[in-house]
Amino acid sequence: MSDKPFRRGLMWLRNDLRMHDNTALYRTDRGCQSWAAVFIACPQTWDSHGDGDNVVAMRLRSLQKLQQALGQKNIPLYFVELPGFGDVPAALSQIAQKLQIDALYANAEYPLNEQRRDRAVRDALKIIGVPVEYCSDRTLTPPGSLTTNSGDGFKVFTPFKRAFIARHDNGAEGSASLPAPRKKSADHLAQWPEWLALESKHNLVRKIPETVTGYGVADGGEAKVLGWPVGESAGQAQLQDFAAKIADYHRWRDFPAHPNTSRLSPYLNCGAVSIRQCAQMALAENGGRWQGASEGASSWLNELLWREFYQHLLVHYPRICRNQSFKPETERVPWSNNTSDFQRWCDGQTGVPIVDAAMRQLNQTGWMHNRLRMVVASFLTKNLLTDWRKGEHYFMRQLLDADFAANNGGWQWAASTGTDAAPYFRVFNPYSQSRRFDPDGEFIRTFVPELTDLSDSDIHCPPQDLFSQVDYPPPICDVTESRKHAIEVFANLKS
DNA sequence: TGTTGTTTTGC
DNA sequence: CAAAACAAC
Repeated sequence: MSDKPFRRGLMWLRNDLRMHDNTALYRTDRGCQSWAAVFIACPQTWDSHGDGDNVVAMRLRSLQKLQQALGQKNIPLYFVELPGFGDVPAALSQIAQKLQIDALYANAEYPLNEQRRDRAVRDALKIIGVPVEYCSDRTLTPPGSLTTNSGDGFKVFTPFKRAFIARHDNGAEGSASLPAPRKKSADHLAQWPEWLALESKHNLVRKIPETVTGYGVADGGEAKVLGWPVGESAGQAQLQDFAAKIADYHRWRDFPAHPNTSRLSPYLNCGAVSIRQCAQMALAENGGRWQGASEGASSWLNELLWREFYQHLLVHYPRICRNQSFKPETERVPWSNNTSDFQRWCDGQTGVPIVDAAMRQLNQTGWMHNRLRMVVASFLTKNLLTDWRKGEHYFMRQLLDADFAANNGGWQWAASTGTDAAPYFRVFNPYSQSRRFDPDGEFIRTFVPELTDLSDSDIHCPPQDLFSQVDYPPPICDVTESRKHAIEVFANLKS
C-alpha cells in the first residue's frame, strides 16, 4: 500500500508551463501514485479575450518543450482543442471518467471568466466525486489575502506595497523552491491510453499541434517565437542573465536603446518562470529584504509588486474584467475614436518618431520597452483622445507577454481611468520623453530607419522640409494643442 | 513614472 | 541670466 491518497491524478496545465517550482504540479506528483497532464486549447475564448498569435505561439511552443520534459520522466501530456471555456467542464468530466482520475489539480487564474470556468469545473467534477485542488501559484501571495483594515481590497499601490512588505519582509521568500516532479518507471506511460475520443468529437491526443483553429503561429517549427527562445530552460537562462545585471537595473531601465530590463515578461506570462523564482533572485541580491541594500534589486522588486497589485485588483474589483474603467466617471469621456488616427498609431506612422519607433518595436518583436508603453499609451489616449480599450486590445493582440491584469492595469494607469492612475493632467510630451530617454536617437534609428540621417537633435522632432524628401509622415497632431484639449475634457468630467 | 509657465535663487 | 524651485493643470 502507498501512502498517497490518490491512485490516479490529472494536472491541468494553463499558463504555468514549467517543471520546477510549480505548485499544482508538485502537489500532483506528491499526492498521486500515477498521473498525467492535460492542456486544453480554447481558441474561441482566447480570441474573444483578445489573445493574439504571438502569445498563443509562446504558449503552444512552451507546451511542446514541457511535453518533452515530462516525457523524459515517463509522464504523458494530453492535448485537446475545444471551442471555449464553456465546453471545458463537460469535457474534463468525461476525461476524468475515461482516464479513471481520482483528483484534479491546477494553478488558480484570476480574471473573471477564468474563475467562472474553474468554479464550473469544480462543480462538474463534484458530481462524479472527483476533488479539484486549485493552488496559489501566479502571485506571491493569494489575491484576496491582503486587505485594508476595513477589509476592502487596496486601491492605491503604496499602501498595498506597505502591507505586502509588512507581511513578507521576513525572509520567507528566500526558502527553496519546489522541485520538479520525480521520474516515473518506464512502464508508467503504458498505464495511460494513447488517445481518447470525447463525445464532443474532439480527441484527446498526446501530440501538440503546430497551430490551433484561427491562430497562425510564427517561425514554423522553430523553438523560437519572433526571435525569443521558448521554454523553461530559455526562461531560466534569461533569469540568470538578468541576475548578473540587476544591480544596475535602476540606472538603465528607462533607456530603450540600452535596456537593462529583465525581458522576463513573456516567460513569466506563460509560466516558464515563476514569480517566486524572480523574487528569490532579486531578494538574494538585496540581502533578503524587499527594500534596501541594492537600489537595482529594490527597484525591480517594486515592479514585481506592481504586477502583484494588478493581479489582486481583478479579484477585488471584477468590473475591471467587464470592459469597464475603474473610475466610473471616466466612462463619460467623449473619446474621438478617429479610425485612421488609430490605424496610424498601430502601424507606427504617426509622424512622432519615438511613438512610431515604439509601435514598430511592438509589431516586429512582440515586445515593447516599459517606458515606451507609457509613452504610446499616453499619446493614444490623451493626444489622440482614443478610448484606452482600443489600445489595450491592440497590445493584447501583439504582445508576447499579453497578460490581462498587467495590460489592463497599465492602460488604465496611462488613461487616468484606473485606480491610483496618473492624474489626468499628467500628460507625457513624447518629444521630451524622446530627448530624455533616447538622447542620441539610437532607438529611433533602429526602428525608424527613414530618419537615420537626421542629426541627434532633429531626430526627435523632424524639421518640416524633411517630409518632401523622405517617406515619413508629418506629425498626426500638435502635441501642445491636443494635450490642452485632453486636460480640458477630463477636467469637465467633474462638473 | 509629467509638463509648462512663472518666480526665486545665486553668482 | 542660468538654474533651481514652485504652482497649476
